[in-house]
Amino acid sequence: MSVVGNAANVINPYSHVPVYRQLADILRQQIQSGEFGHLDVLPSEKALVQTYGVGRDTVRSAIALLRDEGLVFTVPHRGTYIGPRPE
Amino acid sequence: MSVVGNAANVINPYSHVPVYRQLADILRQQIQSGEFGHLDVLPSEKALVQTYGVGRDTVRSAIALLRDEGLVFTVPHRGTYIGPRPE
DNA sequence: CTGTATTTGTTCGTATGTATT
DNA sequence: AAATACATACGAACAAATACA
Repeated sequence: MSVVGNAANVINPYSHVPVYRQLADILRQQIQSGEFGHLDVLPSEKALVQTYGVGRDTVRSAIALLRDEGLVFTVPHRGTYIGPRPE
Repeated sequence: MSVVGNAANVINPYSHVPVYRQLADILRQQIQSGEFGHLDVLPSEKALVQTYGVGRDTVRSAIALLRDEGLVFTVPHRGTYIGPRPE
């Protein structure tokens, strides 16, 4: 398959699906496909802003969604990690 | 004219011009007027925060602007120097 | 060699303002 | 009115490199 035109990893600002949900979908897919290892760090907010060309609010909304789903947990000033929050 | 009340060196938080751009304007003016010598060190981020009463983000954004303009270059853990980046 | 201080780098937390849908 | 989105702004915490006494 061609790499170009693969919409799976690309934000579509014209979609009816909010950008933050599209971003959450992309990250969720990457996490579940094992693209990141368990306890690996998710790219930082800044990195995601740059990679996907969206605002910080949007990145934070997407991460909050994944956090609510139990897919990641965030440690203040450290980063967001893959996996359920340890007890 | 009096030095006091010269708005050229003062941040106006109520301006439509973002604070980081105002700060960049002030520093750019000082650099171009020869207030600092070539290869002198710009005041540290901490010093600029204190001098102008702004946040560190703002200082870093202003410096990044000057860096993009080629007016200064930053050496990690050393400081930001006046002049184009040496090769 | 060993601390201590300084400085930039990086990260998330929070808030406000504005614009668009 | 409410949700979404982006830019700006300040804060806090810690890391890492450097310099120096």
